[in-house]
Amino acid sequence: MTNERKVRVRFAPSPTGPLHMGGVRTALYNYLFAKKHGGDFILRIEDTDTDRFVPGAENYIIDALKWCGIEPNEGIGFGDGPHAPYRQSERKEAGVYAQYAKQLIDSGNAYYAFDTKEELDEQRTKFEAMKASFSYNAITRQNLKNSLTLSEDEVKRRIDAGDHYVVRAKIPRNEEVRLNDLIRGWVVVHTSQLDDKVLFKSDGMPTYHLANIVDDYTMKITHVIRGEEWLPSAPLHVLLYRFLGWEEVMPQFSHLPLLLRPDGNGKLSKRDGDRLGFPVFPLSGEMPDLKTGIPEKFTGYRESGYFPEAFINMLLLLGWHGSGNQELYTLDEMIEAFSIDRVSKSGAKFDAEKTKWFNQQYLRKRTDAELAELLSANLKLENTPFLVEVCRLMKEKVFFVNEIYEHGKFFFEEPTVYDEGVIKKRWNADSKKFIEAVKVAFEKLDLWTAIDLETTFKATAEATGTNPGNVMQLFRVCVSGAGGGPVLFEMVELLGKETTVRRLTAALEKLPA
RNA sequence: GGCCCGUUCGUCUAGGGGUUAGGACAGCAGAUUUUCAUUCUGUAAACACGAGUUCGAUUCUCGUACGGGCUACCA
Repeated sequence: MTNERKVRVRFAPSPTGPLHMGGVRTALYNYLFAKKHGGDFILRIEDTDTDRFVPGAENYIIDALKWCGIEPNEGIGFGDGPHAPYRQSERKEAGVYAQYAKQLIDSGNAYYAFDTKEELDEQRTKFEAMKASFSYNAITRQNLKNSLTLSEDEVKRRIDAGDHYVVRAKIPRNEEVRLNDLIRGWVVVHTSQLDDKVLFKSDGMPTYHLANIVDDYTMKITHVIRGEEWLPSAPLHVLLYRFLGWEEVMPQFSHLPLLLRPDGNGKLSKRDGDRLGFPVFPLSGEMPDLKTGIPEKFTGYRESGYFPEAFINMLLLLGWHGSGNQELYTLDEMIEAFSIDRVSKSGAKFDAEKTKWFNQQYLRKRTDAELAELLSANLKLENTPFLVEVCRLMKEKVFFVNEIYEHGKFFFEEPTVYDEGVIKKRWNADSKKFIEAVKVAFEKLDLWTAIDLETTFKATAEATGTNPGNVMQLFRVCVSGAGGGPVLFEMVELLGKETTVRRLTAALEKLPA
């Protein structure tokens, strides 16, 4: 029985461009499913379309999975396993597919077709004129050039003469194909809705449909977890398993809902990221565009400052949810909690805001020292105890590691501009006098701790008859230039006496009375 | 157009024949930090519509609407 076999799943992307976050989610679900059931997760590269091959795409896929911590047990880039090669172009070279195409033809489930692209286009326009759409199927194939209509001799002659031909599946005329999708339940399609899909192209390459079935069979795949865009062709795949006599070991199908764009309609695409200002890809990079061949840059989550844990946690919850209210999962917790039947059926609109929130959650889990180390590596800053302290004060205020520096620049540089809104609202002869008084009081201070600073600050306020609430933010601006920031007196303590006094002097000089 | 899949707060979703329909993000309002970008509390916000089954339907069935996918010698 199939359920006694060791669970084996695969992620099988095509190297046609950078791996999109939806693809990463598919890989993640496959990975989680495999680990949950003590099975294997395989990476297979489906590069049967030589025209759409994009150099660098394969490495990108590998790097992206590594960054996410989604590591296959077998496959390209992760040490080949017992079923090598894992690249379909190489499997074709090894003759993996031809024998099965032959088997299908011999058993009467496939046939040679000699129609040229032009002839088929002609058919399409002809049908269109009659407000119908052309489909190469049980009806139309009787009037087209194939081994079903041509004589045996003619077929042989054409093949021997080197005529271009394809192999097409011979879809039965009047049957119901059913498949039990683990996410959607029974899906029933009538064969009259299917067409005689090309299994082998005239360039000698198998198409996705054949390669996919053959590889899943030979690689002993037990569960196919892939995007919803494959659901319409799943019945064809079921038929192929049957034709090949592999029904017993046919994998169980699960078709994942798509990732949708945050606004408007349609599935999430590269353009949406550019337009709406969030990454659609895990890693930044540059790759030639599929159509134009012109190199195009794209940004990734990694370079945008996201932790891989936050990225995959966000992806996990875009289409899957546990039975409780838990939202933050470690990888181990994901594996433990994951189950395919809790994947939702409907497409999920991507939410960039929530993604930021996830990153914030993971940032807060890091220690001050860890953050300092990341920050110093990212921005080539010297990792000092001072930097660790800055991280301690800033971590509650930011979403991204680099923001610790960006929003806390005043820890490292003298302010050059002062928050205009605050100055406009608070700066006047009285408040200026107060800042002067604070400066004098602070200069006299021996103990420079947050508590002493606060006490002194308040005492000064009282002495000058000032409401502390009215001048605190002003004081902050004088010291840092910014209207917001970490807890005020801890910030001043960290800045130190010399710096603080110097900055107060500078502010007093620069700001108009 | 045809076929397939789907539809719970703005978004991601929990739930499920009888519930005050729960959580999170984003809103909004208060508190607190005598400042603020943290935190806390509160609040508003949803079962697409119409039939049917039923004592009762958001939950089951059917239809409609809407959304999505597919409809290549692409995957």
